[in-house]
Amino acid sequence: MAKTQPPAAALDTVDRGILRELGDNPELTNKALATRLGIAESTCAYRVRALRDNGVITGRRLDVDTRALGYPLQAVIKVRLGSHSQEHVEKLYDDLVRTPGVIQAFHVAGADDFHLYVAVEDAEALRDFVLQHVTVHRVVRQTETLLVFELREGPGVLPRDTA
Amino acid sequence: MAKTQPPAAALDTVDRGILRELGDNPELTNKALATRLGIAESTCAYRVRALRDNGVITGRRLDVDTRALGYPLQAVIKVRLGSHSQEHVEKLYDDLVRTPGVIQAFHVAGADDFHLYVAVEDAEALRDFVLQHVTVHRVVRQTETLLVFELREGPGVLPRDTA
DNA sequence: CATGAAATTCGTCAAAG
DNA sequence: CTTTGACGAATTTCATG
Repeated sequence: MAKTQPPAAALDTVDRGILRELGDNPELTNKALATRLGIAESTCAYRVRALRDNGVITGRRLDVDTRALGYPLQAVIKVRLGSHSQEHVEKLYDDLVRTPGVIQAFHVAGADDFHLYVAVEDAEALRDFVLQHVTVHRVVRQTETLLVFELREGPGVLPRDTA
Repeated sequence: MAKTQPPAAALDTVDRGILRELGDNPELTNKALATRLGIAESTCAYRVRALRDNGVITGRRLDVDTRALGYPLQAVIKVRLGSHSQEHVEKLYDDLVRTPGVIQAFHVAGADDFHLYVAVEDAEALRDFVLQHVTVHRVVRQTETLLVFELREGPGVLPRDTA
């Protein structure tokens, strides 16, 4: 459970530069990053580590092409619950987020309680997924499945101010 | 524009091992990865590069805590279009995916056309975001905004077979 | 294709301003 | 907090099996 910074941690120009450059190109080496920012390599490494220790940078993720892996079908499964007891919701969330095929699981406020972003082999596998991993939970009242044509990554958020 | 493999690229045990280990821990060094898989470092680096060249590994991403950056509110904005001409849809998608604050943009099949996953400063900023960046497009007919309580990453997909 | 060793590059640490 | 410089570690290249 990651502790969240109460306010926004105070970030200076260097911190913002690191987040901007590393956001654009997460594979930059520490040396290349330092050069771009005009600071010493040791300083750069120190700052990056600090951002990590402060919980600003939480980690890295590998992007894979699910189609190339044999899972060409992507979908969003909207999950609506019957009971909303905290116990039930937590348990279901834990189970879903461990289910192979689930890429992301959004817990949202609204008529639907969860949005599951999944990748599967084909339409049959999608049907089986919903039946075997979602509606099998008795707390699930209803589901609705949307085909995902495409997912694009946006720029996300940058620290305030900087260009 | 990443070319997608027509079928699933043929992946052997080593490839699957790389994807499994790197999926679990994307920050493994090449050396550590090679050791875990019981192969030479040079071989490991070669294989990883090949997976990348074949479009199986598409890149890496930096995970940041949007709250720590001063954007504590996350939402999914469901966007419904009036016109569905390919030209309009493409143009809107391009614009949205470049808008600061947008983390991901799903193009989906259903009553809604897009799901925008965004992070903003507060409720007011969320309202402004919708007005200034979404409904400002004349092709947008309707929006619906859902608060995101939490997003968890799932295990995603693994190549078939391997444990 | 995979390997090990050489050559290069990179990250880390201590000392100091 | 930042930098320099030196050390140790990791990545890449390449010749060989």
